[in-house]
Amino acid sequence: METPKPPERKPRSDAARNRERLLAAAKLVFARTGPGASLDAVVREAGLGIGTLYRHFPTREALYEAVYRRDIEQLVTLGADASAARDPVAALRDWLHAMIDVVATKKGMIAAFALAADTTSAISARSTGAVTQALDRLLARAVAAGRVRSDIDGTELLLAVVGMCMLRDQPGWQASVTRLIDTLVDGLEVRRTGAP
Amino acid sequence: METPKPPERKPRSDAARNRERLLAAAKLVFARTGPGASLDAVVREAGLGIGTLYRHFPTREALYEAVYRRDIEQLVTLGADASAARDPVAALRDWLHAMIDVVATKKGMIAAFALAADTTSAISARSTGAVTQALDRLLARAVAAGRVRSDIDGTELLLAVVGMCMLRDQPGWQASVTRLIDTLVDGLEVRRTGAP
Amino acid sequence: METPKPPERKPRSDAARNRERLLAAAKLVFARTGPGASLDAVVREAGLGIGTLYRHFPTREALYEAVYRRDIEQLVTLGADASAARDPVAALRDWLHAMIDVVATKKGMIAAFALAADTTSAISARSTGAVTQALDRLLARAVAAGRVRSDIDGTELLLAVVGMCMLRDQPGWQASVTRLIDTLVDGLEVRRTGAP
Amino acid sequence: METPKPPERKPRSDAARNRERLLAAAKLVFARTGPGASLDAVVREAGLGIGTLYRHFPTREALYEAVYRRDIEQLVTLGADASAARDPVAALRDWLHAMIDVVATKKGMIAAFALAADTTSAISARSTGAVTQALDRLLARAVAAGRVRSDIDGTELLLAVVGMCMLRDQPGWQASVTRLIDTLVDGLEVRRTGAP
DNA sequence: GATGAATGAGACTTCATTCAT
DNA sequence: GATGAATGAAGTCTCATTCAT
Repeated sequence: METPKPPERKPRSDAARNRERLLAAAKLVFARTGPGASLDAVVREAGLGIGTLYRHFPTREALYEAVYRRDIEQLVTLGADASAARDPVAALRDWLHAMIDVVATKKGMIAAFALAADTTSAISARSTGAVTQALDRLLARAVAAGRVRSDIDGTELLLAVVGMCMLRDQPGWQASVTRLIDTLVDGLEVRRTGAP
Repeated sequence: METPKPPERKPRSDAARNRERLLAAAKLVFARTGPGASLDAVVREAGLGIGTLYRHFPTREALYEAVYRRDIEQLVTLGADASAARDPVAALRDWLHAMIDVVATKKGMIAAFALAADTTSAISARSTGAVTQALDRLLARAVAAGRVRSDIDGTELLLAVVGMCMLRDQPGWQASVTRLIDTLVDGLEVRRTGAP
Repeated sequence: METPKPPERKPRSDAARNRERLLAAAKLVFARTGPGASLDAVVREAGLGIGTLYRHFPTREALYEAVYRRDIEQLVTLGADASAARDPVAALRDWLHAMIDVVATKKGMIAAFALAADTTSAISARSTGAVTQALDRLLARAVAAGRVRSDIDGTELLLAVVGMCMLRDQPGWQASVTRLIDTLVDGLEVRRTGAP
Repeated sequence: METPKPPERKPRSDAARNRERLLAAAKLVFARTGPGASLDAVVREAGLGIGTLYRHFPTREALYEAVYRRDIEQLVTLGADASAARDPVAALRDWLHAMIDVVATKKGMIAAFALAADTTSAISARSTGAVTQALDRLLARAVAAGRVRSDIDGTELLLAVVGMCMLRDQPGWQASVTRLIDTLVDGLEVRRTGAP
């Protein structure tokens, strides 16, 4: 990325390169072993020292966040787009489905979402907080359209999805969670009485 | 090798007493530190040897189950009673509220419910399986009365509650979870169209 | 576990029966897991209490000895017979082969022989000492016939066989040990000079 | 958690020094207690943490090998020298005597030789495998000279020595084993008929 | 900045042995 | 005599985290 050829000099302690290597390694290892994988396994994969990992990511959580930030940003963008174009309830539903899909695909990801759902965490405010905001926006639109109730907020909805996805060990979990979330959205919808 | 505590005599071969001591200690320690507390801390609290713990409870899961079995049985009994006496949807709702209350009170308990929710676990079939059955029964009654949909089963409902309760770190979590579960039950309810 | 039918008198605390049960169980377990098997496994197999095992056989060695005493006695008898009937060197060789066969067949047996080979052990003097004596007798006959050297005694020969058989983990060990023992016997034989 | 020994400072990242300390401690402890000594005893002796031991020597076997590697290398060198200079049978005999002497001196050593004798062990191939090769070389020379039979190989000879030395508890064992090995070598020697 | 050695807590487990009932 | 609960030492191994170089 940066000046590739200093006269040879010490290969320049390229911190950025190491950071990337660590992220790539972590993504791989988390996907393989899940969150809670040994940090040693990550640095082994990256071919770097454990100290370097700690310098870049002082906590395991910081690593989670960095690893999945891009995925989360994509998801958020998706939410924004959907929000603009579709029926508000369908948009909300679709976006929640997308979240479940992401968790199903990226094994370590749930940890990042758990961070996002943790309002206590100082770190959550940063990139992951965007997820909550995206949900809030989707909800707000649906509420404004008089389509869903207003007593559940984005943080809570996130809590629901993340919690259910944490127990993803049994076979068929994705179908179950999807059904549950659909039911939850049904519950959110304002009931239209049939009478004139 | 030699009994280091001459003061309190070798009490008696009273296995039952020790078992109780272990359960009490475990309850305390789990409540203090959460599940995942050191088993060593448990025996230290109980004033017994680690071997004794292993004799009575060969796995951590067996200990969870035993520690919370009574609570779970009470909950199940409560479900049966409620089931007999009340409006089926209200009974279901109340029982889910009771579950949340139990988790709110007993910090380590969620681990026992997680076991119950884990259909993979061999141990779950035993006492904890009763929770699923209780839910199934409550659901069945409501379905039979034409009040709720039939596409969600007890296992899934348990998954929802347990999952949400796993993220109980933030303040106000109980209110949030209760609200979410209420919404979920709303979603389960069959919508009655006003006119033929 | 406790006498289920008090009406028909206590079934007589048949110590002898228990002893037999323990021996049978131990034989089985040693054969399955080798010496060093857990004594608990033995009593589990026997359906008795660990205390009972300790009453009958205060040490693991005592158990070895009792379990294999009969086998050893048979072997000793075999030695006596062979000794009477055959060429002394062939008799010695055959008997050593028989020992190896026994070890090959009965996995836990080597421990009993090790006891026999251990001149230090107080217990060895008893039944297992007979093995040494049998070897001494076979050697003595061959020495008397001027067929083998007199500087190796039965204890040492036993040491050789037992030691080699202790490393019986690699495939083909029996053939190797047999070859080695044959070579050893060759070395014992007095060389006959070619002169008339 | 906190450095409990302020007196001796955090010495240096000198891994080599610690490695040496561990080897020295292990040598001492094995000599005192035999192989199978507690690894904890080793680190206690070395004044280091158990983790450090595991970092340097991931398995007990790796430790054996490292502790005795130098001794084994010396022995192997000795074999090479002897092989070049002397009567092949005498060279073989002397080398076997040297092996017995080494075992007699270093109590834990037999474990390292047992590794060498274990053709199954992956680790044996490394430095300890050299022992087998040395024996093979000595044998080959004697065979080539028409002095010994060719049906016993180095692995088997090693098995014989190691096996016999495993039972080194009785007094006078070294003399017995030496005598046995001498007899074995005698058995290996080709018998020369007296007349042309 | 980078490194990785050091550390020790602690998880989990197995057993031999004792001894109260 | 029989029982088996109790005990705790010991052993295995894994990690997160610190810090000297």
